[in-house]
Amino acid sequence: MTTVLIVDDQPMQRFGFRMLLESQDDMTVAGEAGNGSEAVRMTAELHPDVVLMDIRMPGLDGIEATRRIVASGDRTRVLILTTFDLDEYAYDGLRAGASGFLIKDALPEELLSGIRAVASGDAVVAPSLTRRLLDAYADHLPAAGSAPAAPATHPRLASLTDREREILTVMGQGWTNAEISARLHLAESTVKTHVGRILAKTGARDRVQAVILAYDTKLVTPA
Amino acid sequence: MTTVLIVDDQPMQRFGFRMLLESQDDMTVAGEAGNGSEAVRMTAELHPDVVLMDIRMPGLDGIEATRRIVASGDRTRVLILTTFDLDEYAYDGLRAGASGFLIKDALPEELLSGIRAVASGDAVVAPSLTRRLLDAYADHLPAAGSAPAAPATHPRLASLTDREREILTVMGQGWTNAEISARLHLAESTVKTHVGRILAKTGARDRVQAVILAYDTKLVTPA
DNA sequence: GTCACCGTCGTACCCCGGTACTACCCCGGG
DNA sequence: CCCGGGGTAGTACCGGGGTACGACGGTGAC
Repeated sequence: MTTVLIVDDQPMQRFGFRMLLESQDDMTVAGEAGNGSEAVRMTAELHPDVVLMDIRMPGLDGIEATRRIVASGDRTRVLILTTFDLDEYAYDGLRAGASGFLIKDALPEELLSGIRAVASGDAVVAPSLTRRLLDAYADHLPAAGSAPAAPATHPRLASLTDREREILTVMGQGWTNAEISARLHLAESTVKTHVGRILAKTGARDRVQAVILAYDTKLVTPA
Repeated sequence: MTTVLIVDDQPMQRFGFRMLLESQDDMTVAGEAGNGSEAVRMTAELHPDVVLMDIRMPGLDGIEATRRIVASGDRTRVLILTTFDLDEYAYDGLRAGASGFLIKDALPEELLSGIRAVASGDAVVAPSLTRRLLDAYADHLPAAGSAPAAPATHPRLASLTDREREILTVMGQGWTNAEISARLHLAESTVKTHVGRILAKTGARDRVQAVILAYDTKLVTPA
């Protein structure tokens, strides 16, 4: 019997996971936590086999909670659930010692098989994340492959660093500085620094013109 | 027996709702849809009493789907679920003819009582949204009838006047309020008034999102 | 070793953008 | 005739955006 601790700040989300897990005869829900601190405490008490960990939560977030759980030496495995597949948190989570990542819009069956895999000591990564993870860690590998495909960007964006291009992309999604900082795990001051450099390099006067430029250069494309 | 159509792009979220609803003996799930288009089509087929509508979905979003369902004349009620208590979504949804709004992190019991209220013809709004909605709608509240479907442009821009569309177009050129006022021979205060109404009508949070919308709806096109 | 670049974070400051009102004019329709 | 919608304009306020600094760790080039 695999025992699972559900960690998510949304009660309905927890409810869904609970119903799914309880419907399986080889799994049982050890408990539910609504934030990272609760998750750490309950893991120490209950010693579940698997912690189903949401990332974005008020207070202690899922990454830090994962780090503490892993550091505790407990043999509990942490399976992280990300909402978006572009979530930068995934990388942080790997470093934090998580045993896997799945996207929240995965099919229930995929989630179940992921939990079973993690419980048995394997690691799982959502297919849509695998590519990105491989890319991000490519340089830490033996590197026998070909050089990464050049970004091939528009001239006006040529002087931007990768990070700046990334920031510009999310600016093109309409995110505020505060949202960018939250979702990319940055201080707002850092975001402002990036945005400022983007404006300086591209000649855009403000973020509106920067976003327009992003569309015109097809860095982002209309929905 | 209240029949419910569940609309959400996340299978797990749908699963949770389904389990919750099926556990009630006065409710049954008529079906599930993963995006707005499916929702519209399935509503026309199944005529559920209530559509549980997520907002953020790939393709046709929940607001537009709501608008079409309401416009169809079907007596189906739409209950919108927002992930964040960002009132711009709620605002937009109200215009679209939704019968209620709840935040996704509501307790399951609150969700159930909300569905029952909507099914019986009442309207529900999450407490955290009520205040803002009342403020925003204080003077235009009596509108209970369905507004005539305005044609011509993209649905999300349909309610804009010609002048507002014009302003939005030049916003899409990256002009500041001051520039718009100068080149259109207007007072800056007038420009602000127009911009404010554009944001309110389209549900955009700021001019950046408005410009993105202008691109997405092809009101303006990349250079 | 040194240096340049990148990414990160902070503080302080100013201004534009956005909101919340109120108000007036013009026009077409009931 | 009055009423409503659209367009115009104003004031007051505040928060986020943008600027201008300075600072520090890591990394790759020379």
